[in-house]
Amino acid sequence: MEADLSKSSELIPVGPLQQVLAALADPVRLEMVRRLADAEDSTAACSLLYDGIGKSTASHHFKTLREAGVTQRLVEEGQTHQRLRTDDVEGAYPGVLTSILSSPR
Amino acid sequence: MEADLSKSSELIPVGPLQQVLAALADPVRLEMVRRLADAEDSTAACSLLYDGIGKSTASHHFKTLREAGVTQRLVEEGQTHQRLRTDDVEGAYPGVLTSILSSPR
DNA sequence: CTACAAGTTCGATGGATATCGAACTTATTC
DNA sequence: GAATAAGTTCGATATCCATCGAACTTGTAG
Repeated sequence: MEADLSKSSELIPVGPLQQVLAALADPVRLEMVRRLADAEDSTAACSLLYDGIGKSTASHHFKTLREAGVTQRLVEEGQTHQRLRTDDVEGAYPGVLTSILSSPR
Repeated sequence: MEADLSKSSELIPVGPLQQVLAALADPVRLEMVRRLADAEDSTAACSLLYDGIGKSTASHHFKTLREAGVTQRLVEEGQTHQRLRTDDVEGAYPGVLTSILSSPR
């Protein structure tokens, strides 16, 4: 049975553990993930997820997180949002993301 | 009460989560940590912990792991060994190391 | 004491990547 | 439709770091 791709929601699989760890090892990206985890529905507009860097740099980090399968891009009401794929990452590597997020800052 | 430093065992504290994640995000180092976890007493001679790289490179990775507080160097019977500081890392960031180690390779 | 083995340290090098600014895309608003 | 706002893409740059080889240290064996 084929997946219905007509919605173009294209959710990529969570990457190798190595890639997930590398994605989370950067301070800017870990902060983004932490803010997402604190947000309603683990979803937030891009601009709320970073400070002190240019938006092109932020966009680069979003891409890195997405390619690792840690986040997903979605458009709601014309605005681009990022969503933390908590369940998918948990499914692939149980405890990894949640233990990191519950660690002291 | 002062700690007794006369034994020169100098155990540094586990580093910031960022540093621990960065240490584990490298494929060579993660493999080293996995082999340590599988070893008796979580301890092994350096040469058993890597393949396919020069020993100077390996030494560099050992240093990175040690400075993150993930491993400890000890000398047993004249041979240098690395020991995984499982309990210390668990104490600092509960679940992080163990969930990574129990993740599929 | 000499030779060898195991690790470390030191420079040097190449590749990866974090960062920026500018140009482009796409919506929304006036 | 022009103007603004939010993100992305693209080049360019600079820094970080994984890797190597060579020299050094230390301990063991002969």
